[in-house]
Amino acid sequence: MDRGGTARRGRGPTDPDRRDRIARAAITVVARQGIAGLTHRRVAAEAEVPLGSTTYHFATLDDLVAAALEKAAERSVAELRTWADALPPDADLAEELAAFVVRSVGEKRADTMAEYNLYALALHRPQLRRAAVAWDDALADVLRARTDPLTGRMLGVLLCGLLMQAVLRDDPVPCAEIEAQVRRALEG
Amino acid sequence: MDRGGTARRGRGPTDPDRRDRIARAAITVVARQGIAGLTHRRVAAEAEVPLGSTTYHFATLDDLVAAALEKAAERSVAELRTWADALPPDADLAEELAAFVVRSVGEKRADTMAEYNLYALALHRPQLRRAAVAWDDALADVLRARTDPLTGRMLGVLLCGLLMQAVLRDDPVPCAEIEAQVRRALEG
DNA sequence: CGGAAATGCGGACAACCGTACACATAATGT
DNA sequence: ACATTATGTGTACGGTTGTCCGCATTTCCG
Repeated sequence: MDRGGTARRGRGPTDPDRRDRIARAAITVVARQGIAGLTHRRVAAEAEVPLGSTTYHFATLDDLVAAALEKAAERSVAELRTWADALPPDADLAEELAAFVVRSVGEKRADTMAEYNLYALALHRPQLRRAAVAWDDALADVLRARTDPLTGRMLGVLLCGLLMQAVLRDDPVPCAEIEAQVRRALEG
Repeated sequence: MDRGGTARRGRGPTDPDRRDRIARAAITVVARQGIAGLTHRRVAAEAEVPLGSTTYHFATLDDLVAAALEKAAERSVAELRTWADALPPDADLAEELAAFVVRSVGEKRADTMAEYNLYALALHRPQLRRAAVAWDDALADVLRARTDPLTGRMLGVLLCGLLMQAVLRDDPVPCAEIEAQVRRALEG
């Protein structure tokens, strides 16, 4: 009767996080195939659920990308918050933030790419704008907590540009360069 | 026999800028419908050429988006260069650059949105990466001419983030905020 | 002038996609 | 215990798309 390796009861009306799993699968699909590859069928395959299941939880494809965007934003903000919380009070912010960027473009490159793919989708979908703007604001807010409002917003903007430009370069941007830019943004 | 208002001979193997016209039409389509709306058929309609014509000049759709991205980058760089050339030598760079941003998200909003849509496409298409990186470098180069290498690159990054975040907000970002951020990037 | 090459044109086809629907099954409330 | 509801599943359909192909027309060049 059981199906996966784990003891998840799996089928029937009990699979409480199925909706979430589908949304996460959508992010994975975007990370691997890009926006063009985001289809009900591929997400269903990635999440290991039948096609009908994705159309049940997300009536339209727009609903699905909206959920994916929100979840990606949530993840991204959580990551930055974790970084901020783990920061010793006397840390060199420029250095640490540069390290954060390097990590986002290095090990976490796939995630970052997926995030910006979804983010860019909001350009032409009014229903997604709200989530995208909230994303920006949340990042700025985390950064503001360590500095001041203007600096927080500026760091958010700079982070956006840095990640975007760095993630689509094949050869890595030197860490010192990033640190220098961040430092200048910090020296108000 | 003639067709448009101008004296272009129009049909037959003579329509020298048809390829360009199709590429420009592609940008227009993206500006209006977003990436999802970029299809051979819609571009053909926008360019007022038959479907077969787009598939002749751009065998695959990837070729078409590549051409569109390159043309968009070319346009964007040309615009910044024009701005730079028209700048009086004693101008306040922060103020002028802020005005440039405001214009890009104001009157030119549609163009800017199309540009970032195409730019983001490069995230998952290796063939487009080169063009996107060249775009970034060209912008940084124009800005460097007025400052120094590091500042030029930083302004390029900041511009990218500013435009991106501002263009998907419904209510405009205050010009003073933009100017303040640019000014801080300039004060090395 | 005449053939070769380039360009333009319309139609066709196979593949894929979003969505809807009908039915099955487990949970829930009374 | 049973009816109602929420969730899961398979399948089908209409529409759109990318791409290809055959043929027409114009230019080019010797």
